[in-house]
Amino acid sequence: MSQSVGIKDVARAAGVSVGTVSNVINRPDTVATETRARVLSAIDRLGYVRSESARQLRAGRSRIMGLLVLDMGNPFFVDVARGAERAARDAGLGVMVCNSAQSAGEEAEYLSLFAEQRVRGVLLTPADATGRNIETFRRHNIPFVLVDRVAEGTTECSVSVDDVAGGALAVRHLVDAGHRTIAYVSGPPGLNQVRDRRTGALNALAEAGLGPDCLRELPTERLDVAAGRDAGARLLGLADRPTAVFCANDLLALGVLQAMYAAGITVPDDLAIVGYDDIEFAAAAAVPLTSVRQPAVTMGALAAELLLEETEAETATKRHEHRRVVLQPELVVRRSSLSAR
Amino acid sequence: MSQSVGIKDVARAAGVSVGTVSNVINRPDTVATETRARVLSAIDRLGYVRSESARQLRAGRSRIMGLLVLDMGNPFFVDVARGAERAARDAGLGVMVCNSAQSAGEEAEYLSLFAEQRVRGVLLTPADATGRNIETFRRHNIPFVLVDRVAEGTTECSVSVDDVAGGALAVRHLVDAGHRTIAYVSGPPGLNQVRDRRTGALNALAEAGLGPDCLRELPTERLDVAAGRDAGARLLGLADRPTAVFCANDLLALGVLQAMYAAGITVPDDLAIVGYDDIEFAAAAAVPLTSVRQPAVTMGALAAELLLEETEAETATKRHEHRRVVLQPELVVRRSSLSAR
DNA sequence: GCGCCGAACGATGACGGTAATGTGAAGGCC
DNA sequence: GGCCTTCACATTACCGTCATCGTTCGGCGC
Repeated sequence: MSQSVGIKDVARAAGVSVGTVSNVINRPDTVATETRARVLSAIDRLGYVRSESARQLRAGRSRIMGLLVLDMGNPFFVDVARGAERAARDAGLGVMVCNSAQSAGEEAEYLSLFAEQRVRGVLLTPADATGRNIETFRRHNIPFVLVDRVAEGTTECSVSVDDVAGGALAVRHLVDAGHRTIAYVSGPPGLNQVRDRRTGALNALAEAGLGPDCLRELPTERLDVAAGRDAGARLLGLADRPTAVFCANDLLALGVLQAMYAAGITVPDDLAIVGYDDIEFAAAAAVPLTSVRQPAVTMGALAAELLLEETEAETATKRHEHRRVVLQPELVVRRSSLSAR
Repeated sequence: MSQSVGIKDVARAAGVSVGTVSNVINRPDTVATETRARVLSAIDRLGYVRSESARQLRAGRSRIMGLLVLDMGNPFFVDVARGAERAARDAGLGVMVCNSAQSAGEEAEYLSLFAEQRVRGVLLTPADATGRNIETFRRHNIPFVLVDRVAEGTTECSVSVDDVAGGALAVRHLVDAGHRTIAYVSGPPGLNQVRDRRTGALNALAEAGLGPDCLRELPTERLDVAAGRDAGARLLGLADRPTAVFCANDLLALGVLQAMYAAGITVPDDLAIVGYDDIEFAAAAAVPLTSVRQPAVTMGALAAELLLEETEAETATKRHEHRRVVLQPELVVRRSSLSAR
């Protein structure tokens, strides 16, 4: 049927050449009004849809931008995607969102998918701590922007939030409330965000004259609710139990909260909790969650804009300088950290 | 640079023809061992990556499946996407996830994007109540499977959950608990899910000898937390205030819960709440939420499998019969509906 | 020694669209 | 009238891949 109407079918139906049809689509003002109308009517009649792959093949690159995030189940990344998509669409590009599920293997798989697709560029939050994936990426000359992570070299842009400051915000708040022993439910030790937030936490402790032994780290395999429940259970087993816990993200915090509820521990009186990301559900939690808010939508949009700037600089004459944008987090205090003591 | 190494660059480097390189990639056993090794080494040395667009152009169709959902901010759809992606990947396909944001206009935009990409097929939860988008879709002969919605004709497959049964489960539970006036925070009136869940609710009332006037409908513009907060505020203004509320999804329910908390209304004692979808955050809510669980991952996977079956039937000789799969929901009772009365 | 066969690889023509180049007619200018 | 320009459209050479069809050549049987 209309399975494969090509530009030449349209040309035949309208009694013109393929070039003219192409012109009607891409440069309408170069075609006489009457001819244009005839072509447009043929397009409509035959239900012609141009083939993106053919355009891409000729253009040498696609009109798609890749976005590779750690976990689409995390509303934080959904917000990042939203921001990126908006910025990309403003430039007439699409976004292909993929989920590395925090696995270096899946990450590599998606990156080679992006390479095959000849995407314009990629926004990514690396899951591979070794940096090997990024290396092969650089080798293929595919522009990319790091999201939620600071670029080490000067070969790429990055947009991130100051995680050291964020960790300090959270722990300073807890120290101010009188807590002296604080657990840190940290997530996979390989992640930079996890490390930086700990650094910030230690800084805040040091400010108050407290040593690093006041921070009890509870690493987890993943950054999700189930891992949080698990960490909560481990927390309960600790000798000299901390009176407060700082979680590397809100999903972990919600998991910890569930574990506390199940064990009959009262939040915030028996245990204060601070999360990270301030996802929408943090405010709706069993005990509304104090959290460190990150400008996720802005981060996604900014990253996409940087990428666009870089790819356009390649064609145009204007140059592009790699930048490291660092945004500031903000503490949102709710009930989970306001004990009566 | 390695900007555009094509198959012919590899061929030149390896001292063979392009056809041989193609054979090394696609039918390795037809190439002599030594030649193959030489070609593979050249591929590796040059960093060759085959171009998906060129393959697509030649094959006439892509290796991508489209998925168009109502709201990626809703964990329910994230689960659907997860299921679909797993099934697609098992078949060697990728999934392009797009978010219609419950707008017919955006839906149309994405559908034409899918058409240009020549996707294998599309899984979609229609946002356009008029069905016009689907019509143009059918016209272009693009196979599609409806997700979370029952096919009306016999021209397509669908995978859905019995929303009438789900609505009945929720309201029957509330009626059994003694509630006689129940609000229904329903979402956009155009959505089938919304209508079916109301039908189920009315059925459950009728079973108990209660008339339709016992159900007070509060429509909202969207199916998200903000709309739920808004509906909650309106609920508080109702004369003869209901003692229970059934929400068309969990996001609305969480919004209602926030509004109640802000107004000092106790849940479930002053107002019982039942949500829908049983998203992960329902269990972690301020008051853990009673909800109607839907097998979202299964639904996504099943839909993808049906689509694959259909597209493979087009090429192979085996036929494909359109099916309407209807899954059963399940009530998960938590504290939000267990008043002391 | 001749003919034949199969293995291994080379040459080639689509696929659909784009843009540079080519063509012919109309019209302006000296 | 000859020349040049402009407009409106046609022609055509790619882009990278892959399957088909040739071609070459060594080996085998008779």
